[in-house]
Amino acid sequence: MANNYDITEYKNPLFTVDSALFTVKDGALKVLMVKRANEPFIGRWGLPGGFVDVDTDDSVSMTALRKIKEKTSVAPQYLEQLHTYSGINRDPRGFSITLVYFALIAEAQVSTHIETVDDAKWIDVGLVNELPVAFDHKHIIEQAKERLKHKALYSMVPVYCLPEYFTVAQFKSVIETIIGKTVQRKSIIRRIEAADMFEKLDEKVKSGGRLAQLYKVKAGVDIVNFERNLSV
Amino acid sequence: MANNYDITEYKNPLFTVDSALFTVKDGALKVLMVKRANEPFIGRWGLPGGFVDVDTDDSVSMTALRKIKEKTSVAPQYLEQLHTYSGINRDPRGFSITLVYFALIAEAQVSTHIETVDDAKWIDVGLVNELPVAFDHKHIIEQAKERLKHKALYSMVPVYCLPEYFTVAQFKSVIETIIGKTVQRKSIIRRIEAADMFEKLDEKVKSGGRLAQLYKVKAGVDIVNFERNLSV
DNA sequence: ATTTATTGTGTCATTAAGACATTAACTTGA
DNA sequence: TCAAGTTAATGTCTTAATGACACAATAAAT
Repeated sequence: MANNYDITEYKNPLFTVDSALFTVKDGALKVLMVKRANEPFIGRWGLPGGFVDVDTDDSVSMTALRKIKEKTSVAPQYLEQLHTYSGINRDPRGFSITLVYFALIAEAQVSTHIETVDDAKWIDVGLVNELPVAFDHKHIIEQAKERLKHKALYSMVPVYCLPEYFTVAQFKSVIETIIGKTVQRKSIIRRIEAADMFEKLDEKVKSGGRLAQLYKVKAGVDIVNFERNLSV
Repeated sequence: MANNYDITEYKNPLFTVDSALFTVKDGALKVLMVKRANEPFIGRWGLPGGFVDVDTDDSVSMTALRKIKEKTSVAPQYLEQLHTYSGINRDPRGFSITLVYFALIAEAQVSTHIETVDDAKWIDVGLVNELPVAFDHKHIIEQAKERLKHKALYSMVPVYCLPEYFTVAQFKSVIETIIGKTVQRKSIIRRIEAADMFEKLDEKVKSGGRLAQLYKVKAGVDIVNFERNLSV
């Protein structure tokens, strides 16, 4: 910390909190983007976010949650810090700092809400390049996507793109969509059992063949990380 | 980003950049701490850091580097973002945000400089609890240490605690100090070869027995991450 | 009943790490 | 000089988790 602090001595940089909220929908990885209603970059698409409100936000994660809820009406199932981006050139108003969160949600939780507004949309991560995007958010989305890909190889985080009850096939499909490769169904099953963070329901669902076992995340468990990656 | 930005509308939170700079010295993991010369927490020990100077710092990583150089006279060999800590209670001056960097350096690079000043010291991470520490820096150091431990299991980052030329035994020793367990010498050698980020020198050094091969990091290479962790 | 699709299980192969024996090269001291 | 001790480097067998894939179980469709 500073040894000679005088508030008037420093030009305070702009500090904002943004979120890269992902889901898997229609077999594709999507990121939530909002159409900017104000300068700078009015009319362009960017990540949901904004300024910290020190009167209501206990910490910056609450800022992220608050801004996500404004656009989706619900809290995401998973939220972690991604990275802080800063510089003199990324915002025309001057030196700016953005702390970006990385978040996941099940598409079903927000689909109806998103469909009723026209300033927030799920954008296929492969099509972000074809949009007019604000700030350095293209670059940020790219890095967030890479983080998600890596996490899918050694952790169970992709489960947070799934509804409360899910099957092995659904889990496998979400992982494959995220990493862009096929994985062995057997590997998913082994990890589900080894992680000890899921429970089998007494219920099964139709699948076109044999009935599929339903799983859910056990209450109160943390994400399990494995000692090695799935091969790619 | 905010849809209705008005600079006067927001109380700007305090934003600082701190660094947890580690090294391995005398067989123990050490973190650089500085004695605070100003309020708040004057006289207590904290991480090196301070406010962004938007006139000189191109980005917040430059703030971290600048503050580290002020205390050590040199730039660290490794620097990455750790986490951002924030809240209404962590600084008596009000809502504050600290972006913390995680850094590594070879002890030999800074030993003479550190020994000549008395406001900066290498503190054994096991003894941080016995010092009067400012802010939430105890907690931050704990998390930074955990990050380093994890990274040591799947990456070659501990090499940045070593001098330019080093032996397998030195590398092994640094890793063992960081993770607090012994590892197989063979495992280190296998990873050195597989990583393809080191080169053997034509030189060997005395070791008490057979001469030891010297290695150095190849110019311009990035840190290699492995697909699986060393077992603990 | 037969075919087809999907789920779930069994098992062998592959890969990278752990364990540890063996060989190599250097130092020290009788 | 040579044997004993020390550390470095290599060889190789074991272990653990994943990949690959065959096969069995179960439901729907015809």
